[in-house]
Amino acid sequence: MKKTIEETLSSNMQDYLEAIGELKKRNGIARVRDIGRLMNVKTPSVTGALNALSKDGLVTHERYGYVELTQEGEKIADNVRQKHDKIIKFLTAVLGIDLKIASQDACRMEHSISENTFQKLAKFIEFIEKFSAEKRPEWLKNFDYFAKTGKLRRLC
Amino acid sequence: MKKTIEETLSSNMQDYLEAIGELKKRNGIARVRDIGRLMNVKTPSVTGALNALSKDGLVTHERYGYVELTQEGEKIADNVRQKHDKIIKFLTAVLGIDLKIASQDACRMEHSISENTFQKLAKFIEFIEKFSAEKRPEWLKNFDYFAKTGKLRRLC
DNA sequence: TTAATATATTAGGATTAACTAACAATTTAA
DNA sequence: TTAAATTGTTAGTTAATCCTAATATATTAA
Repeated sequence: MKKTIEETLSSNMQDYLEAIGELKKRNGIARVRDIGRLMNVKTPSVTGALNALSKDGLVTHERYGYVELTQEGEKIADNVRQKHDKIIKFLTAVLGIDLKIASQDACRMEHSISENTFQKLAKFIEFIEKFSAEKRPEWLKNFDYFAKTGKLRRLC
Repeated sequence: MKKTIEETLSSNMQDYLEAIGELKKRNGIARVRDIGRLMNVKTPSVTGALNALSKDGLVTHERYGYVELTQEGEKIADNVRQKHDKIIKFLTAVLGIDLKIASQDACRMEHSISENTFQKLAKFIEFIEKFSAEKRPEWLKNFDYFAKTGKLRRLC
């Protein structure tokens, strides 16, 4: 089967789309400077990336103007963001990892997780949430205890 | 704090070390050709990588000879491999993902997971294994059912 | 033991993505 | 409204990887 644009797009370019989507959501607009700040790169790198993304029809931007995502670009940005958010949720709500570290991991893992695995992970989170009315089910509290002490708590 | 060699090493170079370790384990020796085959790159790319790894003191190899990992190189190879294996275990044994897909994901995720998160994930797997004498605990079977049907099974 | 085959290296080039320095356009403030 | 500050672009470099084509060495088989 033929690869989708999203599949052929480098992690880097996906990150640019994600950053633009984030800025649009936060501020309503996305500017070269802010994209650079968010991604820790200098403005010439941003300009270069935008040229490439324009050529692929994923963003539009006029010289010295704001940046917009095309429909296609927005779809990719949303997909990446969804993965990002779900991974954070898994790492914090299931594994009990600090939000800060979870966020850093998510920035990388959002690109390394396959669609298939992502779907299963999302199901897993949904399952845990639905299984128990409590915020953190008993067995996950048992895990917290185990992670901390290395010992198993009495089973139910 | 100062970064370790492993932290400054690119994913790519880590992959080369991992591949060399894998071949040594499988065949007792690692040759340029086999490294290339395992990594899906041509031999000149392997030669280039080996030169870089030699300079960093992570492998030794004489022209036209076998490749060896130094102590330092082996340590990194082992670390990467451990992550690889644990991630496969999590994806297959917990999420119920096919081994083939799990392996592909692991090749990428082994580089995106942090040490912190890796340790927690390992603990999580250990917890699940120890919690229940059965191979696959009841609640994970409930998850399988949920993943398949979208419905929750009666709780215990 | 030499000829054929397989393997390894070198040389040279493409791509991706970052950087700095210099310049251009826009916005802000005096 | 012009000068200063900010923001954006272009040009040219660097670094990491990969590749192909050509060459060198090693191994295998006649």
